[in-house]
Amino acid sequence: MTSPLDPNADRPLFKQLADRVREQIRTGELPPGHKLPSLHRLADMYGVGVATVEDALAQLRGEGLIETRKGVGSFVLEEAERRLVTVEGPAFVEARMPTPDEQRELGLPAQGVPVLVVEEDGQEKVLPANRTRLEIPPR
Amino acid sequence: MTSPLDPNADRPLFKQLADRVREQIRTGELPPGHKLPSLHRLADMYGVGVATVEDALAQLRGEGLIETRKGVGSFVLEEAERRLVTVEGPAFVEARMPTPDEQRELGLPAQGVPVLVVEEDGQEKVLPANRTRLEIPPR
DNA sequence: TAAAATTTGTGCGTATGTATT
DNA sequence: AAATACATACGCACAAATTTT
Repeated sequence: MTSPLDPNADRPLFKQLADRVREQIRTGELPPGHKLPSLHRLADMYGVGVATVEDALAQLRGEGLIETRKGVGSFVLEEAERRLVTVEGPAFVEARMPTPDEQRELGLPAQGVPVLVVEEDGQEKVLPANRTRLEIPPR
Repeated sequence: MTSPLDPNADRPLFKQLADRVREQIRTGELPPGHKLPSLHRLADMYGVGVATVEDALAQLRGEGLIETRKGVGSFVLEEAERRLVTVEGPAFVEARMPTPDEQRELGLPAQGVPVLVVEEDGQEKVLPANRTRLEIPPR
């Protein structure tokens, strides 16, 4: 059963709730594509306000674990197909969060997915991290 | 001067406000290390509620642009010193958001900084993206 | 030392709007 | 048209951390 959250704990309620759901995703209890209960439902289940549930889900969106569709609900994100990108070198690689423009251009979920920045041949490539795996071949 | 936000625009107020501040950071009008006005002050300046300012700053934290210290204020993030990590290959590189555990272990700001995951020699290294630059040497 | 003021964090409620079913 | 569900915006109260007096 779901043990209740602890209002007197050091950790705030919305983080406790995020921890619960994150753990259920990690263990596969909530598999990719699964729809979470509604905000109102979760609020009832855990005995907190709707705003608190919103905060918890915002946290998980920020970690790239779920996606929320307005008027529909929140879903555990499917593992995206990763394109293998070969980096021969010499090159430099960094990672950072995308700008809002890049989010649109790369078709990223609203939040929570970083980009890979590859500098090679004097030019810069910005790649969506959820659909990219860099391959560094043997020397 | 700061032109007011538009409550009737398609874009929500907190995103409009985030856009303003992001632009000021980008242009250098708000340089690294600079302290932002307080929530209450920003709310007055832009004619919105404090909660709306909170949402806007949460957005910017999620983008890794600012850091907020409780009881003190929000600051434009300094550019961190980057350690050059050489990846000889063969190897694979991915990027993702850190778990809360990794955030603590790597000393990352509360939100908004991804990690680089390097698979090399059959083992996995998790590196803080704000302090790491991968170097792929010439073949 | 102590107290007060400032500032952010958390939690909840309410109202309204928008998207989907 | 109606019900459901999420998004936005604001206000209030209290807690916690820090800074100033």
